[in-house]
Amino acid sequence: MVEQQSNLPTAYDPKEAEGKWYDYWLKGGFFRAGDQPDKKPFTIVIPPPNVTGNLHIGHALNMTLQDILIRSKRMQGYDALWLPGMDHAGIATQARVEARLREEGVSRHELGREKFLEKVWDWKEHYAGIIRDQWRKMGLSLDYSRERFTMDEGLSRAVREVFVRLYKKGLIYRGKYIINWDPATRTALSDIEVIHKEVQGHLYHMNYPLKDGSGHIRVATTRPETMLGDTGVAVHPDDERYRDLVGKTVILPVINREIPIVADPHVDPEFGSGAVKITPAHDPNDFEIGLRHDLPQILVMDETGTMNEQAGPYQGLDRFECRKRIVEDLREAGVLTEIEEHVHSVGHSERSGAVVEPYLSTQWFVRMKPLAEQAIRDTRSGEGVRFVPERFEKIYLHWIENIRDWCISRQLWWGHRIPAWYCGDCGETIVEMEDPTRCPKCGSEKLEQDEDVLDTWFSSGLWPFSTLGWPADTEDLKRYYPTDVLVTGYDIIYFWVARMIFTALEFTGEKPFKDVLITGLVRDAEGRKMSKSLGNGVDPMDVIEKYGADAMRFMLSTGYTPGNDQRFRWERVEAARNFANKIWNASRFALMHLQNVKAEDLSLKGPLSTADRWILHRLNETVERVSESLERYDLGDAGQTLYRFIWDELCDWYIEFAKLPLYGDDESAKRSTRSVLSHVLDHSLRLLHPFMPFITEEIWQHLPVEGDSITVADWPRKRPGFEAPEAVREMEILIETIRSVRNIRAEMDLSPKKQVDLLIRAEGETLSVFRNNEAAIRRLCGVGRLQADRAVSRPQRAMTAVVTGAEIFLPLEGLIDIDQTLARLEGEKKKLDKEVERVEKKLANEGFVNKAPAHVVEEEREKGREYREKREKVLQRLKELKGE
RNA sequence: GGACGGUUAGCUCAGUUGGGAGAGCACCUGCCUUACAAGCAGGGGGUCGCAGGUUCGAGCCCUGCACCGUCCA
Repeated sequence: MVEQQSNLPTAYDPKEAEGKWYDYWLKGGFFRAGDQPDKKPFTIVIPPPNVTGNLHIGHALNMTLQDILIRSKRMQGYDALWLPGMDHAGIATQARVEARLREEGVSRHELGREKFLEKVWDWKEHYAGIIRDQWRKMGLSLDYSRERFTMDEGLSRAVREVFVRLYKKGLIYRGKYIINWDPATRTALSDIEVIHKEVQGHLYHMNYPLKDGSGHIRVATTRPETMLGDTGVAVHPDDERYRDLVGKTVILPVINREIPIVADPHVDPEFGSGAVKITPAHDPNDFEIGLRHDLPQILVMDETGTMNEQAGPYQGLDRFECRKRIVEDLREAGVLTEIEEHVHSVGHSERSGAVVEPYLSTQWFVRMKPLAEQAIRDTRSGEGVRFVPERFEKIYLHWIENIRDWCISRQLWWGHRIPAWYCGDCGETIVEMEDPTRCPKCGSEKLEQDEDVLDTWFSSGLWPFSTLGWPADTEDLKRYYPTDVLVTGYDIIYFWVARMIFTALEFTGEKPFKDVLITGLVRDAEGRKMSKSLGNGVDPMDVIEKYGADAMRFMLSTGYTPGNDQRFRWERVEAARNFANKIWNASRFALMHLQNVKAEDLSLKGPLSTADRWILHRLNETVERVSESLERYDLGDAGQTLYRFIWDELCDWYIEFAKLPLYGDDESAKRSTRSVLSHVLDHSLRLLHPFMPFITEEIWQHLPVEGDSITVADWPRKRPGFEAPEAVREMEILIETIRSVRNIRAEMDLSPKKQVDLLIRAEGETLSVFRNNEAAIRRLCGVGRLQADRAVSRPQRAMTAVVTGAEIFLPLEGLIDIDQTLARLEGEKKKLDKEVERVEKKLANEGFVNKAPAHVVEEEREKGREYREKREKVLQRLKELKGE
């Protein structure tokens, strides 16, 4: 036997392989869609990451899943387009750049709008480069020729088009309402950008004196500082207690404002005293009540959360400082009578974390109800976007059924500037596709554009079609829209998914995607959310650096169940790295035996061994299962199926069986084994490629196969010719036998080097299985002499075991341990007794026999036969051993 | 308060129309066997949260409860 030295190193080096293939793929244009118009398109648009900074492990999960889907579709013959891009992320990016400027001692206001935006663009370019580099390191098959940015010219045109059309349709309006104000970033927020947290606070009870001196009325509040803006007190119209007070006047303490007591059905008589103070400029409910009763609206804070001139003596104080002071003062004055512990929900800014202030302000809004109607109808009739897993559809539906208007203006500079102009002379508002130069109403040229920008999600909401060229009727839009699947986290179903669906239905008349695959969070090993403040985040680049991109991808995707959170554990990355190494070494073995072998030297036509037919059959089943799992987005199952097939079956059994012919002299057997090995490895690599693109390409390039790259190799198909259920049964017998012998050897503490003899008693077809695989059995359990026959006589002193259809004996003269053997057989007997009992009980049950499907009953009968037969043999052995 | 998810081996998690409980890691034993010690071979380990119900049969379906978590108000 000539020992061939492989030129591949013994351990897989991800850095080596991952360094070279990405450029090769890009140069080859394998990721560019649209080259073959006859193919069916399959499209995914990336959820655009924010250009605020680096990608985190959640991005890595999300991107890996998309890459697996798109790569498998590409191999399956689709014209696969995965369109990359990034989001300008208004608040987040602006905040980051402002923070940087602060370090330099400059504010954005000192810099001015134009200069500041230049800085942000610089920042964007910088981080876009970093993100692209991270995509490359992860091996993502993105079509960079179609990369987009939410503030591109094309996408900005789409934003303008949508704004103008919605405005003309009356679905966008400007008005003065209570909005959520973030005093830290000094901008309005939409409802969903506010996170409600339960906070231990206080309920302050105050007595407001009646003007006529006849007493007072008691009100309660959690925000006493807002009393400075009170313009009324409200009670429920049916509340007996206050019937006589309605219409009277109260003197607001501290500032001595005279305010009326009004009756409004919105007041909850059960809460507190049943009388509530009304602050129309600082509370959404009070705002509504205020409108109904024509109460003045008085803002008592400025946009930083500092008390303003309306706050009288408290002017200039921060809102929380003001609260402390006012509580003290009111207590001294005897107005504040009681402070109660009170847990209540307080809104915080999703971005800055600051306590959000309900704030009266003029903003732009989208009327959502009319936009949501079609989406609601679609979902109810089953025509809507399909959520995977389904349960998220309910969450989505509940939200769109209860949707409220969307505040879209932001007091920022970074973003799409609102395309509205105001006439300085007549006050006309102008919203048109082209920038106006004069007022269409009065002809004035004193026009000023709105200072504000749009909520970032306004532009992201157009992403699936704006990236493909909309509103222009482009070839890409026609070909790739609607897209096939969106992969995103459950945390942005409202923010993003729902809005994309609305706008798509409104402007393209179609769903933007057929399916939405929902991912969970990647948590830390303890199950905590990863966060900057905890410092428990995992940088995907660190993972790649330590274990390679393939290992990270495999770990993330096989640990994945749609919609569920998963924990990041380094041990799992290590396991994935070990798997890569396993494949690497199996391939080294294969390549050793395929040196100087060309594709035409291989053939699966020749006579095949049991192991050959078995592994081809199992490959068939693996192809089927992996394909099906991918089809239903069960990527975790697909990955695990491959793991088990490659490691347990290909490596542990097939390769071990294959060594015999490969190291032997039979040229024909060698050739067929090589062919099978090459075929199975080739096709395993193809199935695995979407998960582990780098290592599979690296190995595939060494195999005697046709094609430029595994990225565009054909996806394996199930082949009827490979079906060999009889080979599966044969292998089961062989494996069981080999395991039994190994088990005896291990129990007897036999050195692996020590060769023993093996006798097998079997008959009929089972006997032929042993006869046909004698050499393999000998090799795999360290057997010297093997005798398989119908009439094997039991040696005097032997270890014995019973397998399906056969009895095996290991004559171990001098080594035999009767007690151990007895114990083993007794154990075996116990197990079989239990099984037999279970089966018989089942079969004795008339209900089962009559009602269970026939094949289930038959299977059960067959099991019973096998167990009884086996038990018979075990009992026989026991009798013989005891009889000695 | 409403809705949803989770509870399966020591740990982290799979378990696809209900039909003999699985994986990885960890653990124990023996091996540097000519692809791989990032490995090989063998082994131990679970009242499937609790209580009922449906069914011939329940980890899986139904009801209730407990604990953990998420979303919404």
